Amino acid sequence: MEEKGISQAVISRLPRYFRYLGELKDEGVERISSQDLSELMKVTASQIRQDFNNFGGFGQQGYGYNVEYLYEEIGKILGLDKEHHLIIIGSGNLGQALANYMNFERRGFIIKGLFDTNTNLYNKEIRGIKVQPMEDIKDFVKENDIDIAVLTIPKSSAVGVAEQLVEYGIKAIWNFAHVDLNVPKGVLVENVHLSDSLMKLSYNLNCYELGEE
Amino acid sequence: MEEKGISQAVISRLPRYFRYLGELKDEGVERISSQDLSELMKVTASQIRQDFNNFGGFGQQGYGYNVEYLYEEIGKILGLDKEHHLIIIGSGNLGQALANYMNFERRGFIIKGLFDTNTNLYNKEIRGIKVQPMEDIKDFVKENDIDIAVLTIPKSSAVGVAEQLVEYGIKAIWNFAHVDLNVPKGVLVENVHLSDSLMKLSYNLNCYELGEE
DNA sequence: TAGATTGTTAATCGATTAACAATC
DNA sequence: TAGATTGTTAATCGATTAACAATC
Repeated sequence: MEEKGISQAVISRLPRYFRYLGELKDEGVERISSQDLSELMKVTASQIRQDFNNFGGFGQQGYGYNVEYLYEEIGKILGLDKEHHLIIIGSGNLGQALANYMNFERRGFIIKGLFDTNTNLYNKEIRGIKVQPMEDIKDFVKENDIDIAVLTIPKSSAVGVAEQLVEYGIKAIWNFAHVDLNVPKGVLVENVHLSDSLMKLSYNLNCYELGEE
Repeated sequence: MEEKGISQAVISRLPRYFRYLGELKDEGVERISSQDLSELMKVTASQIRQDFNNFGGFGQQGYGYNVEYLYEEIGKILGLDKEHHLIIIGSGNLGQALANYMNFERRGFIIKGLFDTNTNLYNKEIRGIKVQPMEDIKDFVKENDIDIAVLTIPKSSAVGVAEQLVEYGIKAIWNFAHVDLNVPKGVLVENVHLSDSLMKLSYNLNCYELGEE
């Protein structure tokens, strides 16, 4: 499983492959050719083969790909065979929504702690986890082997909190705050900028209405 | 403002430009060169000029770009000068989180209705809007000039509901369900696949730990 | 006018697609 | 063996970057 300089374009497509293969597996499909998968997913067979070959040969000439094997391998590439420990910082609506989303846990993303500045939320339980004050993050991270911090706080405090998290040794931030975090090399940030996504939709809606493609 | 065949790569960058320009405007900055903006945003000045020139000449040689003017123009390109009427389908945690997010409204995205299958939620009010049963969507869309439907329901029902929405005349779907919707040409879908995003983070975390870039 | 900086063309780079030899 | 389909190289396409003439 050589993984050298894989482009983010390829990485971005892996979860979608994983999803389709999971569905095929559940349907009891044993094998699939790049051609058939390409028709299902509406991408080129060439791209599928190129993508998979970044990670070594998963297929077999004349046969295609074994669905279950490929599903497992992509899961491993995505790190879904490992447990990840998350804390959610900002336990408002969005933080709670994420905490309640069971499917993350199914994939090994375990939510260990919830934090907020709002004293009214303290000790509120979400799926058995009590909301704690922000001051407790430092010790909690140390004691609970936390991989990933989820930032669901307003943009005004996000940059500062992110800096602190880096100090505490957090290596990955899933950032829902609408601001670019400035973290040192070696710390990962994955942004989910919801309003950017909505604006894109608005743009396309707009230019479509003007009769353009 | 000619907008012919602008690539999605460019569109995806517009909201970020808009955000930075808004901040500059709030700080009272009057003008900025592509060079200065490039240092701020960590992209090339070339890309900035190319991007803006897709929509016509917003700058002035020897001067740069007027921040407020550019901000306004990009806003218009993104359709933020128009009002958009949204309904949220699925009033669970995520739907409520989105309904409560004030900033969308500030940009002209007005949430008009909330829907759910769960009878326990009926008449629950979120920011003054009562949750209604799914059966009421059809008439509501007709009577309230709805542009965009936000899908925050489980994947199992998302495909079916999307089909109905298309029948009711919805032209844009902001899809949070973890499934690809199959809609006819002319209907827009913007996907927010949260678990895909989390998996990407997991991949990068994983390959970083293995000592790779 | 001289300096600055855009708008735009040309060069480069990377990603996607096509083609086909290798091989199951 | 013949047919199917991958793995992989080569060709194409598109996006990014560099360069510079136009012009404020």
